[in-house]
Amino acid sequence: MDIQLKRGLLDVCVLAAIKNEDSYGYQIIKELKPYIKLSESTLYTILKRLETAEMLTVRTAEHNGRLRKYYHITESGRARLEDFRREWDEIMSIYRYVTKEENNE
Amino acid sequence: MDIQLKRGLLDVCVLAAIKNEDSYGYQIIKELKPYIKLSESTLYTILKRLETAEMLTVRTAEHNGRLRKYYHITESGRARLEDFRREWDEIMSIYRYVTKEENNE
DNA sequence: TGATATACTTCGTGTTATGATGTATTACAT
DNA sequence: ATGTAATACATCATAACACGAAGTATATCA
Repeated sequence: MDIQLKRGLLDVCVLAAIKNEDSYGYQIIKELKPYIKLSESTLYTILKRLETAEMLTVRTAEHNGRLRKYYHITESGRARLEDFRREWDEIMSIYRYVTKEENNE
Repeated sequence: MDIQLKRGLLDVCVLAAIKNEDSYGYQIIKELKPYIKLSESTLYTILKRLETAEMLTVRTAEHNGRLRKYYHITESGRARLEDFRREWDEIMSIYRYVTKEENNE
């Protein structure tokens, strides 16, 4: 899949992955695997960015004697998902423009 | 519209703008205005990139005593548009994932 | 005479995805 | 007991990219 197009979808994918219940890095990658591939370095960069943007909060918890960072979506995070939904009309209009057959005008 | 998402669409928009007939910078911006806004600096960067990638060719022609650079799509450029069309299934699957309501599982 | 539209160019900057690399623990097979 | 794969997170350097700002130059119209 085109790298550039991917860029616009990564953030919302990560937010979507935690919108129903808190999750942690490794789990998020596995959850998203069927839809979009992302490496660990990419994910943690995104998580840090989303944290700075206050779209999610972090909590460290112990699991089997090992530390895990659980990510929790905030209201701003949910608002970002809503924006994405709204933006979709624009995207579809662009899609139709790009793929439309030449009209004999 | 989200900058990152835009990135993945700009190249194909520009290619789509010249797919029916050759066009030049200023005209391309006007043509795309209803769908996506892009500045001159952005456009010319994209055009140069697409030329390097051999997705279009350039020809300089005089118009009213002023030089214009006309851009012409190549077979590779058309192939890029076809790829975009094919990628759309993936994009739609991501869209559905991101926007789907939580299922009561 | 001045403003606006047309037309293209260059530069610097900030954002971003990613591979490479590192650290450390758990689980399972040999 | 030893090795290997999976789990889990972190940092760094790099290259790609969009864009505002600024510049050059001509045509058009008030």
